[in-house]
Amino acid sequence: MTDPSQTPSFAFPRTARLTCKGDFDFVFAKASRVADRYFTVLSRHQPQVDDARVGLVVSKKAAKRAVDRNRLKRLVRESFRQHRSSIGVRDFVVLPRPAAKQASNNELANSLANLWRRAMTTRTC
RNA sequence: GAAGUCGGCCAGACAGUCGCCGCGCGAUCGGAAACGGUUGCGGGGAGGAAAGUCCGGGCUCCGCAAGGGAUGAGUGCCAGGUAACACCUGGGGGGCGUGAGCCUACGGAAAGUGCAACAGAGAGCAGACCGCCACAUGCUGGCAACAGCAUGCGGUAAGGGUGAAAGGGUGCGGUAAGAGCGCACCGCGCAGAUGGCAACAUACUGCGGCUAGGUAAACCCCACUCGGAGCAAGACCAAAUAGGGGAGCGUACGGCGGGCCCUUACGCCGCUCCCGGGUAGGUUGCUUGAGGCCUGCGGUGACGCAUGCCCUAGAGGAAUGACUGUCCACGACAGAACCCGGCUUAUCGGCCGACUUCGCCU
Repeated sequence: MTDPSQTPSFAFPRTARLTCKGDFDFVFAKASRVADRYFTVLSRHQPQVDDARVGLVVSKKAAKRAVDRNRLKRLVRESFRQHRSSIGVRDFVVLPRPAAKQASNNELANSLANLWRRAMTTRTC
C-alpha cells in the first residue's frame, strides 16, 4: 500500500534482541543510564550492528509472580517494537523496578516512551 | 419456591490493525545434495490448577552376578483397580448430620520400657478426706430396752468431693453398712458355630464375675515396600588460546641434557601434517503418549476390552502479546520449560445433571 521506505518498520525480529551473555556484558560494562520509578534503562552504542537491540532483565525481586514478570517483558518489548526505528543504533538493557507491577499498561507505555527518548540523547563516554 | 449434598463442565465474546514462536505448501537466492537465508499463503500457539514439589512412574547416566542380611526411610482395617502409588473404587469398624451425605494414620497396649501437669485421700499388683456401719470405753438422758455425743480400733468403694480419666452399668436380692457377694438384663473378654474371598458381623451356643484403663503422628513389636542422582540427566558437532600424543622434514647456525672435561651419536627446543580429550558456541534429548474422543461389550464401581476417528504449544534471557471498537453476566486464581498418574493449596462468576429436607399447589 504505502512506500516501505517511508513507513517505519514495526517488526521485531530476533536479530533486534540481546540473546547471549556476551551481549549483556557488553552493555553492563560501560552503560549510560536513565531511569524513572518504573524502569531503569541501560544503553551503549554498538558499532558492530546496524539496528537498535534490546535485552530484558526482570528479577524476582521486581515481580514475584511469573505472570507479572511476563507482563512486564511483553510491555517492554511492545514499546521497543514501536520505537525501534527512531531511537538510534544502540544496545539497551531494561530492568523493571518493583513499582512497575502495580502500574497500568498505559502508564508503563508512557514511561518507556520517555525513557527511550532520554536514552537516545545521552552520550556514552 | 427456599435451604442444602454430590458429580461434571466453562474460564469473557466478537471484529480490525501492528507484532512474536513452531508447522505445512509455494516462490526466490546460495549449494552437487542435505540444508540454510528472504518472502507469500494457510493453519496452530498456556492451565484447571501450568503452582507447591508432597508421593508414584517413564526416560537417562552411575552403581550392582542371582539371592540373603544390616542400617535407614516409608506404608499400615479388607478386597479390587492400576505401569505404580501415600491415589481411585467397592466393602467393614468408629464418629457427625433430621436427611442426601460427610469425616476417619483405623495393625499390635493379656513382649518389654516410658509418660500422665494441676487438683485430689488415692492415677495402676489403687485409694478411707467427708460420709455410712459394727464393736469397745467414757459422758449425758432414761425405770429399762435404748438414744445422743466424744474418743479409740475396725469394716465399707453405695453417696459426696477432686480430676481429662477413680478399676463395668441398671435393677432386685443380700448385708451391721456395703461390695459381682448372688441373680436377671445390658456391656466386656475367650472359645465355638453360622454368614462373608476377607476386614468383620450375629436377636446363636458355651465359658469367665470382670481379670485385660489410656497413650504406639512415645520408644517399640509385627507385616509389606524401597540402590543413587536427575533434562543444568544424557548424546552429538565443535572454533580461538594453551597444553598432550603420533608421523615426517631439518639437523645449516645456536642453545640445553646425561653434573670432571672433550668428541661422535641420541633426545629436547623449530617447521609441516595428522590424531584424540575438551571450553565458548551450536545441534539433539523435545513432544505420538500408560494420548484424546465417539460407539459397543464386560463389571455394583474404579476400570478393562474391541472397532473407528483425531494429532492438539514446544520456547530457549525464554514466543503465546499490544492497541482500538462493540457487547455482556464487567472477567478470579494465575504462565508450560523432559513427559505422564495422583495429592495438596489458590480461585470472580456461571451452566448442567442426580439427590435430600422444609414449605406451597393439585
